[in-house]
Amino acid sequence: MDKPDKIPGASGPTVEPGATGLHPMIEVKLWGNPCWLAYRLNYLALRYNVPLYGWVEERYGLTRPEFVVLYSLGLQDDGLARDISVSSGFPKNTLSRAISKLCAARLIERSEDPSDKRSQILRLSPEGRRIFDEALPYFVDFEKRMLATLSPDERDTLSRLMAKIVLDSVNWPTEIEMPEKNAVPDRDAAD
Amino acid sequence: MDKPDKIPGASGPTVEPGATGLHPMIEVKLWGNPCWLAYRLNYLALRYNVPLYGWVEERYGLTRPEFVVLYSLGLQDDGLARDISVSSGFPKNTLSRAISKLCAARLIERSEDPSDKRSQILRLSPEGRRIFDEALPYFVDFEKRMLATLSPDERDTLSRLMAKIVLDSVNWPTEIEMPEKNAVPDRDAAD
DNA sequence: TACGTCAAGTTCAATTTGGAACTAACAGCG
DNA sequence: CGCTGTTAGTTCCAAATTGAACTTGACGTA
Repeated sequence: MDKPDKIPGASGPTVEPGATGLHPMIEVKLWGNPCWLAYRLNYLALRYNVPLYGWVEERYGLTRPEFVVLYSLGLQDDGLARDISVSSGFPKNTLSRAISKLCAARLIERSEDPSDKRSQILRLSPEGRRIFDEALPYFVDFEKRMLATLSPDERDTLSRLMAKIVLDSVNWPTEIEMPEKNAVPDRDAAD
Repeated sequence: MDKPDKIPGASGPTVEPGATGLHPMIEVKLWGNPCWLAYRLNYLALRYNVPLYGWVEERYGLTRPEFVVLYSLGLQDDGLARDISVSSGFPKNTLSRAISKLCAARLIERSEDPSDKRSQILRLSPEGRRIFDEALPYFVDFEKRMLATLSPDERDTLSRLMAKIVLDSVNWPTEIEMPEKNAVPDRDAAD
């Protein structure tokens, strides 16, 4: 029952078990996990998404993919479904359904792209814009709360480091290589 | 068509549109988004989860919640379903199913907690441990790849700043306050 | 011991999800 | 032109998900 080894790069504030108010297994995953970055990313993302999208659901009756469409168009009008898909990670059929529902609810509008008849240009309706404008401050406030424990300098550093990682992400693999356990499996079965 | 205003705290490398190799709407969400932290968290988490859990699915036939159980017990044996639920964010019934399937597949074992007969102590089987040991390096490698663009000092800083935020997270609200638009709505209808 | 409350897990039912197949449209090429 | 491959979006359907209700057990109090 050794204490877990020091995690390379995980120079947290050397926390004593139980002293943080966090659940014990959360502490293990935060401080005794070789994948500290991945867990902290997922943990913080979840800690943000659950309250906010729960609120959106209750307040506006919109699911997460539906609100993602609204939010995306709030940031950049005249977007395509595909743009929202690649930037949000939701599959395109999920977004297709979300878009149809938002159209039926008159929160967004679809128009044909004259330069490519397969595409449809999406735009917020005035009511959709109203909801976006009303909801945005709640998202911003929660984010402010998340960053409140950092100094302005630290916030800037965090932003810079995360940006650096994101910019590098185009070079990451999009799938994991299999161990190639059967490099030439069909040779004998070929004839 | 102004350029988006500078985002407070979002001191990225002042990227020119299209110069990063990233999709245009991703750029907007990264650099023209008042919620830069939340988006970068979700983006990076997704960029990690999709390839790795896709690989796990293909390699072992395990779904994400199933592998999360395996991974959790790999880090800390003798865990309870509840521990895994709160530390992973999956609802307990989803985990109940995952645990049953893992037991049927002989990857984990359930035993009664003598001190509380409602609970069941979970433990990896040798085969479950083997899979964990085999899969872990792929997760660690991907995480290394994510951090490769940072210097050791920067990695340390990132770890420290994210840890600081996580430790503060116990103080965040778990749900969003409604605007209380109808503080006394039933007054007229009361009688 | 009885009783109310709360917690761990399971089951059920209704919804949501997303892979795969499909349609329609573009684009490159001989 | 026709042929081939690719892309935007939709539909279908099997499977996953999860809120809600339920079961069993713990714990406090009288």
